[in-house]
Amino acid sequence: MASKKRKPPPRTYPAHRERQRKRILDAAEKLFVERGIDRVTMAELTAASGLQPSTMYQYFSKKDDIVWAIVGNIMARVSARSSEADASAKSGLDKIIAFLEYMAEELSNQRAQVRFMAQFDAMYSHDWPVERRLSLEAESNNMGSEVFREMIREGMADGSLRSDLDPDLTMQAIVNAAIGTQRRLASLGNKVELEYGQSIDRLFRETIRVIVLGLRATGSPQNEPSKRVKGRKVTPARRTK
Amino acid sequence: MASKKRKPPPRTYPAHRERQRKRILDAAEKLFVERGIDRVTMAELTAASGLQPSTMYQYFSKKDDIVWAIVGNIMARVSARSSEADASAKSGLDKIIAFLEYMAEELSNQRAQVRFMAQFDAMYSHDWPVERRLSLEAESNNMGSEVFREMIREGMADGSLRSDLDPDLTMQAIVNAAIGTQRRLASLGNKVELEYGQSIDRLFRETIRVIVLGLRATGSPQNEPSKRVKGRKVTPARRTK
Amino acid sequence: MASKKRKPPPRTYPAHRERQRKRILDAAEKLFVERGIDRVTMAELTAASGLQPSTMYQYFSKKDDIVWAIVGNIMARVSARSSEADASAKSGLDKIIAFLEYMAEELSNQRAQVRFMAQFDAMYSHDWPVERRLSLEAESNNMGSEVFREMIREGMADGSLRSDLDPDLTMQAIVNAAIGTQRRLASLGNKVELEYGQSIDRLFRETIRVIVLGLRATGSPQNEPSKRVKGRKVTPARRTK
Amino acid sequence: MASKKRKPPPRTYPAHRERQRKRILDAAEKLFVERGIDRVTMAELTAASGLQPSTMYQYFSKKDDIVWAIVGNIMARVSARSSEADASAKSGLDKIIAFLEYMAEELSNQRAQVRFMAQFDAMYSHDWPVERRLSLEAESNNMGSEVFREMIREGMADGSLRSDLDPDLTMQAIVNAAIGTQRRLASLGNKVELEYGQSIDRLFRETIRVIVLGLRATGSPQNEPSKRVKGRKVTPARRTK
DNA sequence: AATGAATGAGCATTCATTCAT
DNA sequence: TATGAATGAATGCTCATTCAT
Repeated sequence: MASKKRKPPPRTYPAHRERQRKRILDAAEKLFVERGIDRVTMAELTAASGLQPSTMYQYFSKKDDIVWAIVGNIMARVSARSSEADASAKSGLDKIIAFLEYMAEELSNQRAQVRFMAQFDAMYSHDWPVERRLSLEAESNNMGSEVFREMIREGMADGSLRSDLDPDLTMQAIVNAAIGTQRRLASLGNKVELEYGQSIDRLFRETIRVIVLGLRATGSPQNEPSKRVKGRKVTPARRTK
Repeated sequence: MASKKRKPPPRTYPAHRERQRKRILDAAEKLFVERGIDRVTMAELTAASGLQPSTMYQYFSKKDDIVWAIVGNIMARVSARSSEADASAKSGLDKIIAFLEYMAEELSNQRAQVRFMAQFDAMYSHDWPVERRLSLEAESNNMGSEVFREMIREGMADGSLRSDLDPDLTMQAIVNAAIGTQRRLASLGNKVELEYGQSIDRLFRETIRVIVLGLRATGSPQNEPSKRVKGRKVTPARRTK
Repeated sequence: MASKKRKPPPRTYPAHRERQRKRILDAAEKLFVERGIDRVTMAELTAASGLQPSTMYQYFSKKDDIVWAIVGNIMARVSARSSEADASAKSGLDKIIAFLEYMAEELSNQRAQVRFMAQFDAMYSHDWPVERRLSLEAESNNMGSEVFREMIREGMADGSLRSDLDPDLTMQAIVNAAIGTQRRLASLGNKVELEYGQSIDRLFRETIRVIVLGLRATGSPQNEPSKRVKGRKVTPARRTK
Repeated sequence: MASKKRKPPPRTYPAHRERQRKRILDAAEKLFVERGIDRVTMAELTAASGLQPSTMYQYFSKKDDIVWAIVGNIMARVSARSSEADASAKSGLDKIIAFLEYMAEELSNQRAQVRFMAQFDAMYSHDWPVERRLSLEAESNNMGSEVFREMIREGMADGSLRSDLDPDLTMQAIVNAAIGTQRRLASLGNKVELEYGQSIDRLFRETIRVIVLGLRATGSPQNEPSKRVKGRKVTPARRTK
């Protein structure tokens, strides 16, 4: 779209440009997450990047562009990591469990990032054109619907999932539920523990445990999602008779 | 210092005042939901209420106060309605189902309201003091944790729920998951259907179906959550032969 | 303080009206002096008076009117007190000394009041019509120019003042100098002592001492102004003779 | 984090910036003097400077900062000029006279400036930290206490001043009296002449004449302060027999 | 006489963005 | 490529005052 002709090549320095861009996005992501997307001003963004406002505008012509670029980065990161996740899984159910556990880890280790996405959805999804969102997803999302739907089909085929599921519908319902749960916990942050006395991680893992139980074929073997909290196994909080 | 006048007759016009207050809050809720909390200016708020800015400030001295008042109203409404919900339910599981179905209806009928709460959590929960939030909940929430925990205990006792649950933990996990799912769907709004080709209602009901299946005792009778969409029973979308 | 009236009789009550008026003026004077005339809002004034804003406007229809009323009160008080001052003095010089010492006492005992007048002059004298000021002075000032000019004439006649004075000019110069000095000291307040390490009272008394020396006939007897500080005589801080 | 760029060349446009700053301060000083510091709005300030409000805030981030900058400028100007004043004076008394006459000229020629300082003291000296004031004075005041105290010592040594003075105390008393008198006259402005029928200049010169007479050693020669009004010698208003 | 309610005009300040160099 | 300077359009909020009861 942007024809890159201006003057033949006015000897540009793409490496430096890329470095600056990254610098801006890193600073911005940090600030957005710390204080909320709308609460951060361009002036703060430039200060944090060590640039001048006017220089900033040479890289991003609108604040929104920065936000979208960050969203893109996060999505790319997530999808890159999540596609590694299910490598070792065998059954469809195992794959789903692997995916959900990946989300649990993300919630623990990339809380700020999750929180950012929560804000993004809450604040912008209504205003900004679907296409932009979709094109972002298309760009970065090899794990997306396709892959996940496949997991469900696979699970139904190999008998690890209950047979009365509608692959499309269930896939989307579960993904949405997991994301919604994850983001809500990230949004509330410390408030969760203050309010409920449970750690974020425990709550999320209990949620996926229930979901997995709900998906599993009745006679399916006991491969529950693990109960690791922040990396270490925990003794089961409840007596499985 | 200011004379301790006992307000001989508290000769205010409380009815009128209350009417104005409501006028403001209604207009504000509408705008907040339409355009996002932070995107609405005080000027728009006053214009929409048909008042002057200065008059507005006689009722709410800060924008935040309006936001919190709306949050309070919504919570009160929700808790009032939700406490009617489980009247007829018998088993613990039935009660939980009734509660989750109430949330499904809320998502359908009060989408804007749910979306508002989603924004509120995403944007403000970090910044505002827990106490304020907690006191609001205390004020309006008779359904809160207590009631819900009780449902789980009851369900475990009457055999409708699996016995390996930790009432506290599960209760909070489920409530959070349901709220997170509900709010995410409300936030995405039409985008959901554009993006996934599934209605919001169907997705949410599928989610609670899976959750309930995950909670249910293995031999528990087939009382699934209904598959009504927007009030009418739907023919099961899936009979996987 | 808090009027414990219920409903005495229904007719008009000039006594009550006068009491309310005083209440307002007292509160206002306090606030004006504490924080500066322009820095006090009508809302604060009404709060401090224990009245409603609208009630306030039944007594004073403009903020300015309150200010002028206070100025009037102060002038009346000052002139009442100052006319007692010179009762016992014999020579013209003695009378002048008595007058200046009266100002020293006023500076010590009514500092806030003096400060208020300083503000008034600095801020309002340019904007408000001379006539208003003059009429105020006429109302309350029996000591004014006339009296003071007379003192100088008397002093020249009885040999206590140097003979090369122009009564009109000198009178006004001295009065103005004394007032200017007094008000500046009151304005600076504690700052004076912090900055110069001298008490306000000492500085003012030294000033009038020099002035009186400047007025005195060369051979005039040693009736200097006293060196009392806050009421008690002090041993002369400097080598006389 | 913010790159420690050494500002390769401090490539600002300092000349232009300084010009703008001056433009703002000049306009502000004029307005403050004309209408009173608190009566001038930022909007008026910007309009008078020919700038946009937003541009203004790039130079001064608070109204207070403008006020203090003006105070600083005035003090610097005064101290620069006043240090030239006493160049030719021989005796200590002569130096004092030179200083007081300098103040008389300032009152005539820089009335607005004096009036501004009067307002500043009356309105702000209570609220603003002494340190700020002191640091300003330290910055600009080579004539300050030190110099003046020296004059008095010198005058006592050379016999031009009466011997019964306390250098510290007298110095401060006289300086304060002169400033107080000067500022009061400037504050009242035209009102002085309307009210008293004497020109400001005449009143101030009469004041310093009396003060000088009060300081002078009894046998000291007749070097009174001159009776020039606005630069021209005036015939003595009174016949010194 | 007292006061709850309303308000117009204004206020200091902010901010995303553009422009000239 | 970088940036100092400029700015139009808001923004949240205040205040003296009036009106109807």
